[in-house]
Amino acid sequence: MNIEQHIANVVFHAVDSLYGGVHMSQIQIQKTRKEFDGDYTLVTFPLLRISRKSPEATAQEIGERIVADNADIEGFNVIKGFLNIVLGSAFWFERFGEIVADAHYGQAAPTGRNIMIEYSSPNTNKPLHLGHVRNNLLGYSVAQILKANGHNVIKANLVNDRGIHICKSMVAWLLYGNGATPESTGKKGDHLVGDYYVEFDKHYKAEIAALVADGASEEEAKKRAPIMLRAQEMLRKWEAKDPEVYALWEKMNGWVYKGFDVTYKALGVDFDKVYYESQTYLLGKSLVQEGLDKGIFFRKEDGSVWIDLTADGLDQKLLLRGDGTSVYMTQDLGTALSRFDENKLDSMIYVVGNEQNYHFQVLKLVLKKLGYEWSDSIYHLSYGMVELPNGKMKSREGTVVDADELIEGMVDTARAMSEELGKLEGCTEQEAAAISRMVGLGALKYFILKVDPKKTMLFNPEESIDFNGNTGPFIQYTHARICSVLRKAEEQGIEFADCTSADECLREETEIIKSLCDYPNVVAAAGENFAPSLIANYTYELCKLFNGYYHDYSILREECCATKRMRLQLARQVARVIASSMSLLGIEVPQRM
RNA sequence: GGUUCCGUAGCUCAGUUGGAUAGAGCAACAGCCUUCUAAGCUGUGGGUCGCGCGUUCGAACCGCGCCGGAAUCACCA
Repeated sequence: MNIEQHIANVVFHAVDSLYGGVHMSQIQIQKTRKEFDGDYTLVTFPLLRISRKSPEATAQEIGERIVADNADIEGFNVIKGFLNIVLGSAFWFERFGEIVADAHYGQAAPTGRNIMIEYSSPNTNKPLHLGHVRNNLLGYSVAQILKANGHNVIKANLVNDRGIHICKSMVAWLLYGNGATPESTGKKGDHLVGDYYVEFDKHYKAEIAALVADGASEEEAKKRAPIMLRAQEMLRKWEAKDPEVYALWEKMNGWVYKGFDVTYKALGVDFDKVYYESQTYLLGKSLVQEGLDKGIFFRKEDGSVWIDLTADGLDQKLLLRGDGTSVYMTQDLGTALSRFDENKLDSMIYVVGNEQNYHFQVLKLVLKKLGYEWSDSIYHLSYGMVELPNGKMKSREGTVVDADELIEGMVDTARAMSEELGKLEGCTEQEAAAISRMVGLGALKYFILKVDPKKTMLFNPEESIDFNGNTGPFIQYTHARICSVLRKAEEQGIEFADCTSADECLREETEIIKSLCDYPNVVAAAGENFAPSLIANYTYELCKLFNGYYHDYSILREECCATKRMRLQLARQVARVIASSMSLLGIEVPQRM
């Protein structure tokens, strides 16, 4: 039912009957560029060897043939080696009728494929920052896109709740916290715990400096600093399940989870499964044995287990320490295996920053060598850092952009801007707050999701994120204006539910319909490439198209009743697609703004 | 040094997998609100697609080599 595919078939048959011996791969159909007349374009160059004619003559011949054989095709024109095919407006309005009748337009049929996507995966020693925001938005959006492609999606969060970094916060809290709690301080739990992580670092640095002043080397001082020794001792106690340490660990993690929940909710992301490393970190040891038995891994004199990947252009990689304890890779191998088994997964996607590219390269390779073919269906959705104008975010230098502050800042800016523009007149406080939140978050999410995940992106906190031009609010605004028109139509009692055609139509209208027809293709492409940016760009184009139309032609003041109804239908369908596509980015669209 | 990735307008980014004269937004300038919301619309200026060679009818896109930048190469996670 793909139109481009349909055209390709039509052309294929024409070319085959004219010249014979064609392969489908030689039929190159693309959308006609807007500076030319037509809907789809055939590139004739690949066909010249078969036609044995000039590009122009070939195009002419094929054009004549397809027009003669197909009622859908109204005409054609030839420019250089390009055959521009013109479909009649009747054709497009027929498609429009189909779209309107489809209540779930953009939702693909179920595929039965199970896909797990892991994202967020925070450490529990500090609050979420801008980098996490990019991760969360990407993960959630890709999950939405995969669902729209008909897959069963399991959103997973693997919380890194154990390790030396958590112990650092715990030690500092014991030493300097005076029993402070989120309740006693009025602080969000994750921020409170994060404060003690910073506190630890401060004292650690001071102790190192003192030891160095006493004549110790830097290296030595780092090892001997008392506060670090305490943290390490605490980690040992934790692993021995010391009741006191465990209770403190559970208490402080509990604070953090409460804080994270608030941030997740504000961002509008959620999870189907939450895994905790404290429960999974021992997985994978049996795999190590399996690898040893198969002779894929080897053991060094000290008992540690390794794999040699030098033949694959990588290094030797540690899989198990000499004392038998596991490392990151060990548990990731084990976790992957148990997830594939338990959930009957067809694919597993990890949304993890590009600093772990190497890790995932190794992970896939090791699983492959162990004979797990599903290793190929693991995809590392790698994304670049978010940088500030003066470089990377560094928590120690206090240059991190905190997620909660960022979100509230965006909402406040949206509120101020809305008020300045007088957009909130007549709104209740509740409505005003809801709109500001939608718009502020829409700006933030769109800003992040419209760029290619691979690229490191720049965020300038000084200049707040734009609300004009290629932005989330621009798209939300287009939606709100359409809603406004539809409300007025309803007030006037205009019925247009069954109306999908008119006697006459404008070029702009078929252009909009063409764009609407493209939506499922864009959803499919976004799913194949795990690329929310495709959705963002598509929606922006659709909005620009509609805004131009809206500006030049009135819907409600149109005199011809049939045309008016068709325009209302068209506007409503644009709004539906906007709402649908924005939901794939996790962006809500307001009825007014 | 090895591996992976990035380099497109002053700035932030697109570029539909090799097609036609490389596009948006921001910033600058000039216009458009007694007419469905001006967070909008229209126009002007702005480019050696990092550089070079190659592949072919055709390259921002593919290959090779440079230049510049990022990440990583832990018995951390």
